[in-house]
Amino acid sequence: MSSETTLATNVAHNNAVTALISTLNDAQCQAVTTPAHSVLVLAGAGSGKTRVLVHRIAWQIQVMGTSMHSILAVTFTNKAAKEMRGRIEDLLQVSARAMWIGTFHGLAHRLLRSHAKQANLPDTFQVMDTSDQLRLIKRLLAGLNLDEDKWPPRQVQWYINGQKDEGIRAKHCVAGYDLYQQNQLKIYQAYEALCERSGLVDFGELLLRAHELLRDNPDVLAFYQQRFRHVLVDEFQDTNTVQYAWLRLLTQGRDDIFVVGDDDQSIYGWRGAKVENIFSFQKHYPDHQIIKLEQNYRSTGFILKAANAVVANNEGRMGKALWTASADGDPIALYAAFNEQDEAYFVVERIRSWLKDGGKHNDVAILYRSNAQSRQFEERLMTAAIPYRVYGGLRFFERAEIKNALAYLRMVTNRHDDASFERIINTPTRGIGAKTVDDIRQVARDQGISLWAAMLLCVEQGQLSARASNALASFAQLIKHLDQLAEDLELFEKVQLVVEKTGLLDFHSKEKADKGDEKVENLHELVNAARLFDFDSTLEGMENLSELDMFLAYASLEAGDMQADDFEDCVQLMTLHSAKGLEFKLVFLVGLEEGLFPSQQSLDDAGRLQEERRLCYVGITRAMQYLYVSYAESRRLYGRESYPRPSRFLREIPSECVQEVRLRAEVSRPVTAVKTYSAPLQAQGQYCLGQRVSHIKFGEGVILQTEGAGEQERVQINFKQAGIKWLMLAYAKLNAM
DNA sequence: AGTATAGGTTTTTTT
DNA sequence: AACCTATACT
Repeated sequence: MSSETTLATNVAHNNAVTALISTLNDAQCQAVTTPAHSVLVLAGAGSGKTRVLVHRIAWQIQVMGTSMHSILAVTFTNKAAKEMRGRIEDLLQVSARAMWIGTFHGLAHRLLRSHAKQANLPDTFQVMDTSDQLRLIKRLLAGLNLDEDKWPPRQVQWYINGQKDEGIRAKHCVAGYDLYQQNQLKIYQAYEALCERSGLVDFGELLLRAHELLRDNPDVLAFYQQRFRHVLVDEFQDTNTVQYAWLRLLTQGRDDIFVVGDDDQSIYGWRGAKVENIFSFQKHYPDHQIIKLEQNYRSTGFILKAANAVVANNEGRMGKALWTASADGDPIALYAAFNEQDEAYFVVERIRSWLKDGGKHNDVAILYRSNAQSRQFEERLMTAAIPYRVYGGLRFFERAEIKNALAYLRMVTNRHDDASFERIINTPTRGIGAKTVDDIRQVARDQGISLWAAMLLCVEQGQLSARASNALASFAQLIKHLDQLAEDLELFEKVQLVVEKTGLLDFHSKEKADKGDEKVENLHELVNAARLFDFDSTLEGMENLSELDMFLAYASLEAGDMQADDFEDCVQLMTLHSAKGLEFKLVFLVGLEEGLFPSQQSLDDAGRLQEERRLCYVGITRAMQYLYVSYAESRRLYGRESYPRPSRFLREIPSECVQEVRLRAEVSRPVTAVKTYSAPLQAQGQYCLGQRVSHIKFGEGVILQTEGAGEQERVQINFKQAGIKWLMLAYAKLNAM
């Protein structure tokens, strides 16, 4: 080789290096370029975590000469996976198709499809989502003659998922002498058997099976260990026991693993995530290098200071000192709303003026603790004609009408899918009642066969009434017929076929006036989604899968976000959990009330309370420039009026970072300010709901309701110290504040 | 068998 | 307020 070519290659090489690292700070650069094999990056919020991951991958490919083929990148959400793939493609200007990027669940699914036999699964196995699982459990309990009141299905589900997250199968459980435990275990066993027989796999099972697949099949394990020379993990603090065990198997020997995480952003403890994995990592990969990213590029000084101060109240942190070079910016604005409607009104007013000043919709987010809170904001935004998009909540593929259609499709590919059978056996109603279905269930249980097989048996033996028999026979006919007709059709035609031939369209169109149309529209949308379904992204290892099966898997694993409106410029509404990893110029953090955020269930548990606090930290750090926090003095929750106290997290924000906002007069003053003036509040009409008042005995409070008139007029006040009181206005001697 | 009504229950967060 | 279940009615 001539010295000139060497030189040319070197120059090209150097250019690539420069391009990759020139935009990084020292710590980021170190993380991207380190020669260490095992790397733990502790990345604070907004410190360029994704950037480091993406650049690390680019570094491996462009500089170290690694093939895309040998990289595995794992994320938690489909959104994150999609974004990472996109950013790598942007950076490298090549398709990243060959690279395995996906969620733990998605990748596990892929492995199981490729090695169904070794994983002891039927080729036609179907993934069920949380609600499918719950239905299955309810049915199971009925079958076992267990009282739902004594064995709440949700609790059973919680138990089963909890065990699976820990990698514990029914056969590994030790029940001891506790009768309750023994029974839970029995249910778990029966559940496993039922899933096995029906070819159904729940979310936890995907991970557990994928782990067992590698553990029990040395050849499979060796193949993937060979193949994935570099494993990268995003949001490492959210991995559960099984996920981590899976990663360890995969990286055994080579120990080439690059994980990025932040213990302060661990918010999935409730579904089995183990922050401790960060510590385990340090033990299991002895030659690891730790790199901290502590410079925040996202938020203003005040916002960051507030976030740091809040999370500092937690114990057992690894400790990070997030700092920013940005200016303090505007203080965080605190709004004390009269009730939840006032809160929504305030937020939307602010959004209005943001838009008036030329702000973009996309830069605005309303973040809340629970999905139920979205309604108020939706209504207000709707009347203000501001486009918005709600993440989460009931997702497209979770809607009843969609699930019905999917259940038919599932029956077409897998006759023994009991969950789907139950769902559609009498939907639309075809004269098969509870009694008949019960009989079939009985036979299925006795013979240990699927409901479908049991049904055929019943019809054959003619042990049912003629009417029921006929109805069942025509149902069986329908499914078989669909299967035949569908054979040579395109996917979307199959879906269309099902929607039309099953009578679902008619059935749903007859539902209560307003809902019916929407459901029909959704069914059409399903056909459309099938038409747009992207087969080109067919992943290797999944080639054997029919289009239909791929579509069904997609529906379970990616229940949600039709990416159609991604391009539309609109205000974003989402829970704090789904906001993780995102950033917005203007953020409203709403509903900061004890019992709501922190949630009721976490109040008496220090561990969960800390998780809530981390959630708050996540929320605050979503904001780039402006952050509004708000709470309501009174809130209608679960159909009941409640008068919550402001969240403790508000008190944890340093007062110098906050300014309280009054909507009416636009007067703002520090939170800690003492009252400046007070005038007696005499006649009626002089005050309004939400008005701040002070009482000689009870102190400060807010007016919640009024009643009566004149002499008889009474007001309900929520006092900061004394709680809620009704007072006669004529005698109360209230002062406005 | 299918539908309507009443009454009781419920809610964290997601793959 | 919304959802599910149990019961009664057609």
